[in-house]
Amino acid sequence: MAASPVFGHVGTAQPGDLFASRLELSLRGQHRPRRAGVGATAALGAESIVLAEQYEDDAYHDDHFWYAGSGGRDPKTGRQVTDQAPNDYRNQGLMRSERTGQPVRVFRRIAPGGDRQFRYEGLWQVVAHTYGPGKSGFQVFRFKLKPWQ
DNA sequence: TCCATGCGCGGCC
DNA sequence: GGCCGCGCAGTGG
Repeated sequence: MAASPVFGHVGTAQPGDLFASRLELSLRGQHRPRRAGVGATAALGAESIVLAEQYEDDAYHDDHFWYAGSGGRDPKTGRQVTDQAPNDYRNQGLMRSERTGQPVRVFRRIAPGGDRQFRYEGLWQVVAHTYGPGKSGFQVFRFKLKPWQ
């Protein structure tokens, strides 16, 4: 059975905290998947995501950002090579979070290869999403996040 | 360059 | 509910 998501801050973590690696994020329960960018269940929603500039359809702004959905990438090139799947539990989880308004922990890769690679960006919420052609022309999700409350 | 590993899900009993 | 196996991934050794 999938573990229940934990929404909100974990432990004493606060925005600006730095973490060494995905493994550390996982062991500390901040972002449990070791590789996937979205920690979620379809039924309950997304508890955490990682921004790592791996998806071409991301778009970052000052007070909000668009986070590309999961899947459809060529693992070698990083380009979208197929449509993203609406029934993927990670995409479903993000859509669920949009409905519930639960906070999503956001981590950002700030220093690839460094010893403090990931920064906690605090709690955000999914406020909208689109599903349509991305830069590649394939169908991709884009989730809009803004600071939580 | 290669591939392990952990997660959620679905099928089955 | 519990067990098992599958598929996949915003890593990383």
